[in-house]
Parts: sequence; structure tokens; C-alpha cells
Amino acid sequence: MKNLEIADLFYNIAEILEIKEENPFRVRSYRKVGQVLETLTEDVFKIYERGCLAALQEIPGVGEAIARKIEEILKTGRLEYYEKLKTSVPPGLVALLSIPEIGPKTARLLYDRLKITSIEELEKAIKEHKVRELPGMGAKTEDNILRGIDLLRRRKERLPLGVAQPIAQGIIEALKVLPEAEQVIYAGSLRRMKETVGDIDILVSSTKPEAVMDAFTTLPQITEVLSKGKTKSSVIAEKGTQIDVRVVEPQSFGAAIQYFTGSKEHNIKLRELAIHKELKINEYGVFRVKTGEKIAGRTEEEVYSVLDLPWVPPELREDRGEIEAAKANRLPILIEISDIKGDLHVHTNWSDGTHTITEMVERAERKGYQYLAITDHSYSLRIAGGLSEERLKEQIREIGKLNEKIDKFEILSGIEVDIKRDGSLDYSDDLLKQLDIVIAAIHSGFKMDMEAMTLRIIKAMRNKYVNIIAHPTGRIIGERDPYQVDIEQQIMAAAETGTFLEINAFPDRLDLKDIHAQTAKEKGVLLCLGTDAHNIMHLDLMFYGVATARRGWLERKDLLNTLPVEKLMEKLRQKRS
DNA sequence: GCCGTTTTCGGCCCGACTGTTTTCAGTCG
Repeated sequence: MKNLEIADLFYNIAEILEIKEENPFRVRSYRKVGQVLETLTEDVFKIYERGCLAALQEIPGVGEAIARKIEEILKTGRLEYYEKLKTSVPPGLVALLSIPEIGPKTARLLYDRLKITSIEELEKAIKEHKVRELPGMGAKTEDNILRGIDLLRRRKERLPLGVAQPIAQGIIEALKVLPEAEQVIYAGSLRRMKETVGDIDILVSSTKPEAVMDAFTTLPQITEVLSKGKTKSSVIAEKGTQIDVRVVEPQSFGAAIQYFTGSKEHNIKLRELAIHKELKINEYGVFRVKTGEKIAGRTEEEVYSVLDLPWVPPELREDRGEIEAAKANRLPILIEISDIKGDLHVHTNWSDGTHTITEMVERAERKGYQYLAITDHSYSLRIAGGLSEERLKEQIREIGKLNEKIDKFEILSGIEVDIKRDGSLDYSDDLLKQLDIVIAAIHSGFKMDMEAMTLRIIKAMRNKYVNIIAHPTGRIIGERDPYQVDIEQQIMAAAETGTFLEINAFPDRLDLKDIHAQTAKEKGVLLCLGTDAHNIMHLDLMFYGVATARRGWLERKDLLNTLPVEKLMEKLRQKRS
């Protein structure tokens, strides 16, 4: 079983235990292990091979009991404990938990009293008004559960960051004009720049919260109000997106941003730290337990500071070692958008882009870049107007002429060359040699098995003219899974051959993803950012690439295109010599 | 079930909203 499957298994255990009203901390332990396994870059099996149970117990949240369970899963492909546990609860009952409004207590009650074991049976019981007869239930609860079922059925996948961010921005603009609203900001996974966002959290500081709530719940883009209180409301807006708005007093704004930015795991760790210092953290501030005195809350920096920690950038707040790093004063100095000196993956109307080389260059200059790599598609990709050898030579000459005309800016002639099924490239080495930069990528034959795909890419890396592998796993978020490729081997091969790996900044891709970028950095691989722009507006997508790099703990030195042009050219030529 | 600059045992994050209650339990984030 793979990491994600094992994680799912532990999640299931947690849910069943919850229905059985087991010790909630035990439930949390299983859930925690699920979360950790999901974000682990190394295969659990490899960890186990390396050092058996002891190595497994190095994984945070894994103790002796769970290590033994993982061992059993790896050895036998199943877990006896889980198989037994499953039989103790009707299978449909766990599914009820996925309905918003229904938690373990309600699920249990529905089963004990009405023998309900599926969503369909629950619907039927509600229509017969049987649920309202149960203790603690009423007509309104029945309505809410029905609405929950409806919500579940039309619930969308998590939104890609590139979709959620503009929606949030729109709401923020609308709230900012309110005279009652002082500061407005998005928090949650959006502020942490996670690649997908479940719902949008917005935070407002105001001394008149009710006025803000009234205005928010009546905005034109809102289609449904789920709940509305004095300081907190939830609504459904464009594309079925849930938006939660929370209002706090200005003197608590910092504590509230910290609290609502999360992640949950990060915050739990912080609060545990606070307890050791006899402090209590909530969304209103940091308080002394004994006296109730408030000692921080206006800014986020204050909150971290009273815990003797430096401020932690939101992109790092995933409980993946950032608190330990902060304690030791070893937080990375994350790359900023202003560190980016140029875009290294750009298409023009020579292939499937919409704008000319000149138009792209002008836009890049206006963004303050020092260089731009023109990397149109290669011949195999006919559908995208891939360049023939002749056309590419022509483009090289054209770029040469343009470079003579401009000052203080360098246009790099490049290509996004297709890696063919056998790992060979679309053009001869003689032609590749004439380019400043060669990006290699896979655009066809996605369905190869892992071994073949990995070899295919590694073979391309061994070509001394290939500088960069573009979108190394080929995923399209929410649409296409990554191709089967051994990412660890790919990273090792990149280190060995002096090839760079791209973080494709296009928000549907973000490929490499955060945790893989981090692994690459740790293995000494240099990464580079490219927007894959097909028009001038796309050059602005660099924002999302930088966010992904930051989530991967990358610093300026870890990225190719933070270098000034001379150093960049030097790096690009290194592999050839 | 995990974990340790209080601890190898006894803790384990915190509050808003809702609906059903007459003071609170359940759910959610």
C-alpha cells in the first residue's frame, strides 16, 4: 500500500472509533497519522526498509502501536485490527459523517434509534418526520440535514488556488469600501497559499460587527446564507464556494489573523507551547492563565513574539517542522516575488501563444525583469504549432536581432522541447546547441508505467543540452493525475546530471508541488520558476509559482531565476562543458 | 494512541453558532 492509501485507512479507523465514542484523543492520534502520511514525500515502505519499526517511529505522530500497524500493512497488505473494527459498525454509518451537520453523536443516535445506515434511509426518515421525534432534534434540524445532504451532493472539489484567490479578492474589495470595516484580509488555506482551497476565510476588523455582517450577507455575489451571527457568518457564493467572514475588534486583529490562518495543526502546536508558558491563545489575543491579563493580540508578530518565536510566514504553517525551526531561529528567508529577475518559460505567437515576442518582452520589462526566455513548443506538438527546425532557426535569428535593439534586457532564445516516448528529443543536438536555454517536457504518452516513464525522463536529463525539466509530474490540478513517475529518482537524477527542475507557476499545474520542491532543494537540486505564459497577462501568474516555492521552503539561492543574467547564463552553460 | 526545557504518566486547543433547550450538546473550523 502507498502512503495515501495507508493514510486513508487510518482516517477510516478514526471515523469508526469516533462513532463508537472511543477516547477522542485516540481518535485524534489516528487522524494525525493520516495527515502526516499524506504530506510525507518519502515512501513509507522505504522508511521501513531503512530502519524497521524504529525508523517508522521517527515519523511524527507515529508511536509504537501505530508503527506496528504500519508494519503489518506493509507486510501483509491489510490490517487485522481494521478488518475487525469495520465489522463492528455498519458500513453506511461512516458515510453519514460526510454530511455537513452530522457528526458522530448524531450518526450514532440515528442508528441506535432508527436503524439508519445510509444517506438514502436518512432522507426517507426525515420525509416521514421520524427524525424530529428524537431527543435534541426538531423540525429545523431535519431541514438542516436535508440541506446538508443537498450540499454534499453538489459539493465541488476543492477550488484551485488560482480560482479561489480572485473570488476572495472580489469579496475583499466589496468589504473594504464599508465605512465600518477597518482592515480586511483573507486567512485560512488561501493565505497559506495551498494549491487548492476548500473554503474562503475572510477577516474584518471593526467596532461595528453587525453592520459588516449585514453588508456581507447581502452582497450581490452571494447566493445563499448558511448562517449569520453577530461576528461570524457563512455563505455560498460564486461557483458554490463557501465563504466565512469573521469580524473582530481592531485590538484583536493580529490574534484573529493568526488563529484563522491556521493550519489547525500549526495552531495546536502553538497553543501547546503557550500552555507550557502558562499562557492561553485564542482568536482575541494571548492571555496569562492566572490573571487573565492580555499580553498580545494587535499584530501577528506580537502573538509569536510572546511565545519567544519569530513571525512565521503563512506558507510554512503546516506543522512540517516550522515551529521547531522557528524555536531554533532557523526559519528560511523565503523567496519574494521581487527576487525574481525573469521568467524562464514563455510561449509566443510563433507556436500557440497569442502575443509576439516583442509584446511579451515589453510586458516583462515593465514587470522589472532583466530577462525573458522564449520557449515555444517543438515540432512534435503540431497541435500547438510546434516549430520545425527551420522555424526555430529563424526564431533564433529574430531574437538575435531584437537583442541588438534593446538595452539592459536579455531575451534568451529557448525551446520547450518534447521528450518522445523513448526519451529522445525532437531536435538534433546541433540545433539545441544554438539555444541559450532548453526546457524538456512531456506532452504525450502519459500512460506509461512508472519504470518506463522515469527512465524516459532521466534519459532526457542525460542530454547535456537539456537545462530544465518542465512540469516534472504533468499533473493538472483537479483534472489529470501526475503521470506515473518515481519522483525521488527523478530528483536524484536531476542532482546527478546538473539538470534543473521547474516549478510551473500556472495555477492549474503548480508542478513541482510544494513538498517535492522542498525535497529537491534538500537533495541539492536548483529549481526555476516559469509561468508557461501563453499571453502577456499570464506573466503575472508568477505570483502562484512564488507561493509554491515559499511553501517548499525555498530561498533566493535555491532558484535559478533569482540570478542576474550573467550568472544565469553561466549556470545554463555549466552542464555543456 | 502519542508525547516530554514541568512529565515515562497524565495530560492532550478553543470558541462561535445553532437548535433545542430552560443551561447546553453537537458540530464546525
